[in-house]
Amino acid sequence: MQKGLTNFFEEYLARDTIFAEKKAIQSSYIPSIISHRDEQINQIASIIAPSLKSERVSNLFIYGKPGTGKTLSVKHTTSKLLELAKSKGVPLSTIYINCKLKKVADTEYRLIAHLARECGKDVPDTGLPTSEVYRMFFSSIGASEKTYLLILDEIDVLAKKAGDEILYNLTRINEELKNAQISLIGISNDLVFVDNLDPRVKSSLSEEEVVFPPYNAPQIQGILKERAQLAFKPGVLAEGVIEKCAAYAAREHGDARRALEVLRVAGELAERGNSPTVSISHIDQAEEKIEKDRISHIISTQPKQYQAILYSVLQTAEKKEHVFTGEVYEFYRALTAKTGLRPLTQRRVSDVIAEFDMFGIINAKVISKGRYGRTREIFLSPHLQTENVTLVLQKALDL
DNA sequence: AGGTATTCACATGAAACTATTCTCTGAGTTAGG
DNA sequence: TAACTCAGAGAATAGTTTCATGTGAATACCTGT
Repeated sequence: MQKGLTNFFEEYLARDTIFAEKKAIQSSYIPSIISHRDEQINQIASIIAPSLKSERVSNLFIYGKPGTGKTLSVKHTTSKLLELAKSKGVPLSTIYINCKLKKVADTEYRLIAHLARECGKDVPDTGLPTSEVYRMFFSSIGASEKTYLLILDEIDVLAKKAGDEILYNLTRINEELKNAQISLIGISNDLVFVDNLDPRVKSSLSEEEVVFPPYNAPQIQGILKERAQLAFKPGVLAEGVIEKCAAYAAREHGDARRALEVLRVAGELAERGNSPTVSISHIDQAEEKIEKDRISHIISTQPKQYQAILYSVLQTAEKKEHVFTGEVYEFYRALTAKTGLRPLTQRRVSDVIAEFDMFGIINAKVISKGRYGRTREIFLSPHLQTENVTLVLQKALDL
């Protein structure tokens, strides 16, 4: 057995890999040229260029669907700008913050605290009043005569969670500062996000706008080819693989990131299966694997209450194809009585079910049954392998 | 028959509450001078 | 007397509960024919 293991590892080492430069298709990879985004990059560049002369830069709002290269383009443009500023001695800083990251910048306090830390202040995670953190931030930034470009990625998440007051405060920061200047670059996946914004915030935040349209199939093919050329050894990709991958992404509203992920996973699958080439069937498998992994990851990391609720959904929906919230809740109450779990209210359970729907683990839609009320009609997702998940849940809930 | 009113069974929203984690402050305590 | 300790007051936050209000269409109930 152990001998076999050693052999396995040795073989693994000796094995010829199909990857040449694997990191070229990993999501963290930043390509040196960004295809099909010249127009947008030029727009961004011309908008932020005045910062090189220490002039005020208009606030910029960028939006487009996921995987359309927004973040990449902004990072690319600003890093070039920063390089130049450095060499010319222009006092310019960019601060990039992803507002979606939990525990980093998803509330007003944390966002400002993060900014203050970027400016060299030591701010605790909690305990201080928010106004105090603002003060610290101002005091550290206000001293120098510097221009800051503040890039807020996924700004819609922040606004949804913490309200648009923060954004209003941010747009007004300049009025409080004597020397320094701050300009905002907001990036959002949500296309209607701006419309639901407070008009005051809206007008000052989106002084300039840049739209990133989805990639079309040929463009995605182009991108995939470029990356694949770097990532894989020549001749590894079978005929039609790129096309298939691009077609998949086009279906997913032109999400290049997804396409690259599928290609990477397909490559990993091929390699693990000892196949010298990546074939079309690997793509299919990769798609499926990604979805499955996503679901099982979500399920296993959920808290107990969520698991209990999901278990209730599975159990009640098992034979019937669809169930209503009330039935799930009834089962759930019985379950909590049996397991000693503190039962949540129906209100809460309703929200949890809605969340599962968001995750795509189940399909729930609100229907009206006329005289018989209004409720959610819950279907199981076709991706969900009921038996497997049930087992996992049973174990987690020790039933 | 056609039209209006009810009604159900939750959905959805907002506010308030709970528990936890953390800072800051000032009173009390301690140890050394 | 300076340094230290420690409890209490305030904050931020996540996860809920409580209270209030909303809602879409199948039925019940009319109304005039």
